[in-house]
Amino acid sequence: MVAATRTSTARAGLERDDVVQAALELVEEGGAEALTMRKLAAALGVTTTTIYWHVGHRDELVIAVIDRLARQLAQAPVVGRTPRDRVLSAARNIWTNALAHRNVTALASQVGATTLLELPLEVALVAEFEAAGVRGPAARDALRSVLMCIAGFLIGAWRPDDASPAPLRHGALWSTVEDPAIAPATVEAMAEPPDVERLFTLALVAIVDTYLPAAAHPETAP
Amino acid sequence: MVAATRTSTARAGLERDDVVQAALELVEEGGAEALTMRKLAAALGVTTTTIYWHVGHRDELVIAVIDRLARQLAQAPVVGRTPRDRVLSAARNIWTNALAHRNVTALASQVGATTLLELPLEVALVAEFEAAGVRGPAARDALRSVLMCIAGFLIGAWRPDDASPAPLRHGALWSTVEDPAIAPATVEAMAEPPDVERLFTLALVAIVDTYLPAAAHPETAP
DNA sequence: AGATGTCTTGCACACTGTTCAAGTCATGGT
DNA sequence: ACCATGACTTGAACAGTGTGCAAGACATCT
Repeated sequence: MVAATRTSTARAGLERDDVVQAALELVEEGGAEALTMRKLAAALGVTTTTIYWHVGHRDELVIAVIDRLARQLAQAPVVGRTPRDRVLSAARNIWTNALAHRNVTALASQVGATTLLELPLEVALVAEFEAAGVRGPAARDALRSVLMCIAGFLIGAWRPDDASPAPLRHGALWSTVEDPAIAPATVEAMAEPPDVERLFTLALVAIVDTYLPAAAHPETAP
Repeated sequence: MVAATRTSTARAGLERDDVVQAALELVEEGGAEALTMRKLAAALGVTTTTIYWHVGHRDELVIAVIDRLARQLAQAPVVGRTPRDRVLSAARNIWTNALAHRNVTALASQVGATTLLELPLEVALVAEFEAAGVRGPAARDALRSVLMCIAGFLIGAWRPDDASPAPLRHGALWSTVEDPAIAPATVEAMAEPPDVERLFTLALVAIVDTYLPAAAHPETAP
């Protein structure tokens, strides 16, 4: 929030950065659909046309918002002693970051600009992959696999808030299943909310170990 | 497409099923954003109000569309001799199905009703998990992990079409990276488009093997 | 013939992104 | 001092979206 309401048709003293910053706050608080040209204009005490003058179309505004958040994001430190631990740490940084700024991440995902938001973290992850012996096309495939996995678990982690219409939630639909091939205990288990954090960790480890050289990760315990 | 243009204010002979069917065709051809009350009305040679009379709000229309596709979907057969192969086959059925009807799947994903679309396939997958010895909460976690993984790779498989603004595509952004910790060959590899199918297969196997009892899947080759 | 319930229409409202001509202001050159 | 240029801002408008209301047309039953 930069300026308050204004009456006369005078100068608002706005700069492009102020508009983008206000838009960023709007998205962080109210989600992607809260970013409306008119709402943004109202928050700045200004008319929509002013926004067009400063930053242009909504698409440009959106990528400006993403770019701004990307710049002000602290690059989380990678921890761990073994190469495998460091890879997992770097990957988890992307996950944690996306969760912390879920609204902007969702916005970036909608316009296909997630990389713009997370490039430094992706670079850090690839660096750790290379340190672990994964290079070239293999490092690219490993990165992409981890990113897609993160994307999937993200939408899994978002859903609970969205509160999709009660009768078609996952658990509700499964509670109607009566199949002789499926144990009642399993159907019952479907009603419980997922522990996304734990499931993500398991999946991440599984995928990372797929790409790490066999020597880098422990075989099944003796 | 059911009826053509009409002029007088007479009876169109529409039924709820006709409206939903036309909406389904609209989505399958033009994507989620092609499903507009006015466009649907025009396709039926009718006014928007008529749609409201037959099926109600847009949300109800959307879940009706999803439900209709779900009913007319053939339940793909599960193949494979070993329990592990059958689990992978059942999981791949969900993936293939989602790709074949990507527009409706995307629509379902937006409103959080993917399970409504894929419930029979999910049930088949869980049945195979149980046949492989994974039951109760473990089967639930396995299912959810596979579903989230599929969701992530789906948006990875969709992106290429969307044609996000050229300068912020994945490869374009990575081509600007100059980091001493990253080999040039790796940066170069990022420019190539992903082989989503292969990456998905690897990730799926990794996740499935995480949940299957150790005896069910082969250890690393000797 | 008249009434009832099933459909269908036209019009309207609030909201979205976007554009255009016109206005106000500060700062420059003459 | 004047006024011209460019930086900013405004009001009104257009097309498109989902949605609701009052009223009309039709088939069928009484």
